Amino acid sequence: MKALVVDDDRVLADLVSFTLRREGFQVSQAQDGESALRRWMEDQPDIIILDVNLPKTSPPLDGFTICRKIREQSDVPIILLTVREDEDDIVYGLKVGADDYILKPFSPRQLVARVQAVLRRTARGPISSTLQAGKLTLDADRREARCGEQEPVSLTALECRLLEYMMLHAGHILTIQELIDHIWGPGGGSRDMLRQLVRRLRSKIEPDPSSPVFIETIPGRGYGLKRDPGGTP
Amino acid sequence: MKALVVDDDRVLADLVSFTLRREGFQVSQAQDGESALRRWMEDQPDIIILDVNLPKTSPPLDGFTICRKIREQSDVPIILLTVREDEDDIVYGLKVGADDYILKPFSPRQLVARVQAVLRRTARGPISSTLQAGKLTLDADRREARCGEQEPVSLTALECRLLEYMMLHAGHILTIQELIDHIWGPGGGSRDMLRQLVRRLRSKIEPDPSSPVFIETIPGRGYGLKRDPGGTP
DNA sequence: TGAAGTTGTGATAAAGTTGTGACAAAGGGG
DNA sequence: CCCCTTTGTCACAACTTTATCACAACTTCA
Repeated sequence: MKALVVDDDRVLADLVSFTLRREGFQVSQAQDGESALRRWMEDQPDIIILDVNLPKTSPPLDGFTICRKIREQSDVPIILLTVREDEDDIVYGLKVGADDYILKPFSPRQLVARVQAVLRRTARGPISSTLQAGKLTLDADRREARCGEQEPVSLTALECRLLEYMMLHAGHILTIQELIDHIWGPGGGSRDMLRQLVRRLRSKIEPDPSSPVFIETIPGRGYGLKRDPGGTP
Repeated sequence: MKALVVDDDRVLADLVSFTLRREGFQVSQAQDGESALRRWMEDQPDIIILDVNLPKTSPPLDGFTICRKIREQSDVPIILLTVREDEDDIVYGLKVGADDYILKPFSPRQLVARVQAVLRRTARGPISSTLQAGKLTLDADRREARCGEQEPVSLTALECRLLEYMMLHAGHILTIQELIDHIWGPGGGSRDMLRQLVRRLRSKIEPDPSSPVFIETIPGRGYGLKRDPGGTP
């Protein structure tokens, strides 16, 4: 597997390269837009890690432009590196053909997780890895949930597992025992733990956690995600 | 009912098979992708339990691929088995048509619960199951009863069990003992408790609880739901 | 007519659930 | 090694559900 890392920050580029090499990738680097395009054509990488903030060279070639140019000729997976503040960067980046993004700063662990997720996804074709239920969107890979057009909130492993399972069964009630079994496996889990988990999930995704819109309680029975809460956008 | 269990782990496959057989299923097994597809075509199972991690055979046939191939030609319910560690993949499995999934390890109870839930769900479509009797509608899952076009009222566990039982036997008289046994189980319950229960249920669903329209009393014998109260809407 | 039994009703006690907050343990990353 | 996130544990108040009791009205039957 060959990877191309494009970043003008030498330290970051080296860190990314090192991480990917440790995962068995053959890595090449580029510091600016022009050499990035050259490396891409010469090396034919299987995946590209691309920082969107590149130095202004004489012909202005920022990350988005490179991404677009590459995408015009190839379907090679591209992961964008962006800074946390610019939420717009992300939507724009995805629009011009990027497959995924990583917010700086990030951990090596995150990097390999994203890279492998993207490779998995692209290998399987154009199937999105997100679940939908009304206004709720869950990206299980990233463990992020979004409510309508709001900011995505990141979920913990258990929260994600719970929400994913409820979304799969949206409109149906899952009993307390079923949820405990599914989330903690046989022998683990308890009513208390489930109660807390639901509570934490609600506090993250519900507009007003004290009067839930998405997760409904059926006393004595269990919980369920409302079918199509807020209507399909 | 016929079930097909696909898993290369013989021990697990046998455990699953045993559990399902005890539930009255006729079970066939397959250890790899190719034989899975063959068994599927030959046996025409009503449900498939499919491990996603199958051994790499010469034509790579993992669980997802099998699932997709089957789904291209059939709507037979499919439940995926996957290990807790790589549950990231599971969304993909659901996207290619699986109906549900179970994380390994799991308990037999969980397996049975999921299998039956999936069969129930696919049998009746995406809407939760409701009972009808004249103008009365009962959503046992949600424990909600509706009378005509009125607002649904939520029922307690016992109220729901009582109404469900009466609706299943609409038009028939159920003796007091029969009702007590069914609601509280053998040994539990009493005449008084049943009287109170009927009273509370009436106060919730009857337009005028002092002159009941739905639940009739047959003095000395028991209670019954009128066959078609208010006419079929 | 009167006694026995049953039903509907109301009040109230007992038991169980849920949501909540605070805090301890565990585990990973810098 | 310390800090932070995640997860598990506990106790509590508010509330709902269920059980229990008492009593009047009514029916049945001798």
